[in-house]
Amino acid sequence: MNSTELANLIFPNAKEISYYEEKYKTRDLSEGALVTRYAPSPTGFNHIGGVMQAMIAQKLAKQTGGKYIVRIEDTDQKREVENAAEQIMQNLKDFDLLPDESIWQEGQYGPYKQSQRAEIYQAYAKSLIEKGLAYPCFCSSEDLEQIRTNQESAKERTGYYGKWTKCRNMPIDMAADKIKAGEPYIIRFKSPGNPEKKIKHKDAIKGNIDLPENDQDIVIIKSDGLPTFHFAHAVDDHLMGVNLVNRSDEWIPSVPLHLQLFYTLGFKSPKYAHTAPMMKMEGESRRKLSKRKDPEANAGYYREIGVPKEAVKEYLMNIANSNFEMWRKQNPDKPMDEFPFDLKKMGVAGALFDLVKMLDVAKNVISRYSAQEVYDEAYDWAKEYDEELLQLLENKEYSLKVLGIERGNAKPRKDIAKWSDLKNAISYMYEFDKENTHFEYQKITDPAEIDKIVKMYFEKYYDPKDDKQTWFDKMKDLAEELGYSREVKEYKANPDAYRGHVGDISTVIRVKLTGRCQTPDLYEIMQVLGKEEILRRI
RNA sequence: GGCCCCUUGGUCAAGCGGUUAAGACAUCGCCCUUUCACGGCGGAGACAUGGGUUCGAUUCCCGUAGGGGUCACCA
Repeated sequence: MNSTELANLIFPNAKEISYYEEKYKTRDLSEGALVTRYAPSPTGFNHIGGVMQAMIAQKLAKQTGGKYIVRIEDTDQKREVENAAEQIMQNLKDFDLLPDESIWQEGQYGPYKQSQRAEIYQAYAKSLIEKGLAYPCFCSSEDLEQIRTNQESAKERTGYYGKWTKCRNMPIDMAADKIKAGEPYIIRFKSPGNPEKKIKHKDAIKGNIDLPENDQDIVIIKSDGLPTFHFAHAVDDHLMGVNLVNRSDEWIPSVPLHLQLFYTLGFKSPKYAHTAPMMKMEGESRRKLSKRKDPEANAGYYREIGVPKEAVKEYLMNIANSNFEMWRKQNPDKPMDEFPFDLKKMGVAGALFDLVKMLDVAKNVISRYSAQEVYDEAYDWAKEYDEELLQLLENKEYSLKVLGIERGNAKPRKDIAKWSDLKNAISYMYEFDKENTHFEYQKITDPAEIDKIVKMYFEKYYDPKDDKQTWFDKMKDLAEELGYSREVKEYKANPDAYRGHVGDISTVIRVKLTGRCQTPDLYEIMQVLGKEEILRRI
């Protein structure tokens, strides 16, 4: 028996690879156009680092007039979590990161789910077997364990390579007999590498890296007929025309293998861009953000607490290209799409994930929103996560006024970082329970004094038609009349001469009307509340 | 352990042989027509370490330490 016959015995139904080479034609794109991909495995929710990868992939494709695709890597059926693929897609949609092609938008290079491409990988594996570049391996997991043990006691590298490859040189007839006898087997790649030699890899982010050649006869087709990641990566990215692979830098050690696979299969290899993962501090040391331990690793977390997607993306972009922050400052109103992203500006070390900084970005993002935009996003969020806030927002006309307080001017408020902050920030504008609101202002506690201030203000000075300056002047007049200073400075210069200062007066009114010592501009609040409500509250 | 990568203030980071070593977040103080928020001004705070190379090293080279990654029929 020869190798072609062996290949036929193993994959009797596989098509010729020329069929696929013909079917998936080279993409017709202009020079320099990048075809990128985000390739998650459906083992759970989308990781925040995945959002960054997807964002980079999308950005590069858009900037160069290329294509951005999403491929679901579900070759490990044991780890697959039901619905995870759909959730990941939904999550990408939530971040406006839907690709040009995916399981949701079939293109000409599909299917976009690896489990549905099994026959494709098998065709390529078959061709390798025919050429003697791959072979069936009958080693059981016990055999492999034994090899490893021997290697460890001999203090040699572990793995299936060189002299340890029991099945590599098995006579074809013997292999065929075993297969016919029903012995379980997998397909291994016959590595031509020599680890004494180094390969030079030029990474789009990390620069030149010297790595030893791969000599491991890695598994390419598992016993369930599906490919391993490595093999699927080579076949898919070749067939789908991907020419730039951005992925986490934990893959760097696999680069020699991948390059070897591309080379042996006769494919042109893509450029690689290996990005540092986001880290988290744990005690004295840092570690990767973990799906299991860290809620903030879940890309869906931000939607839950109500951080706008733009804020999450701006934060991530800032980690990717730190000059983004400067750009944003110079171009406060431009969409992120216009920012010129540059792979070369990506950091090589893993950044500590900083939620505080992200929330600061979020405050700035939200401060640029109009009241209508705040309303719309907050409303959508509340529908899903906060029934009480939703109740408040149902009164749309009034809510727009409330949300418009100190907004849209040159110095907008920056006190909302996430929609889950909103209810507490505005609730007093809607609900005011006079009976159960304690008047708490430490500087003025005498009920008689409070009554006097409130009474005099509303009987003598208050006029809802006043403009802001008049309102302000009246507050000072009131202060003066009651023995408080018109200016804070006067009081500070001569505290014994006054009962207090104008700030105390206005705070009394503020607390009386809102139940809080700290609120946005009192004049605007009174305008929004309106005379009727104000009189009810006092 | 082998291989690979990394190391500038608490954090993210500019820098790419000569700088008073930017900027942002956080922090502290002061200022701003009354609180809060915003804004302004200012303070404190860094080139892991030892050798080279050089007239001169944060920057280039080597070692050390520390950190991270990877060595599966997982991706």
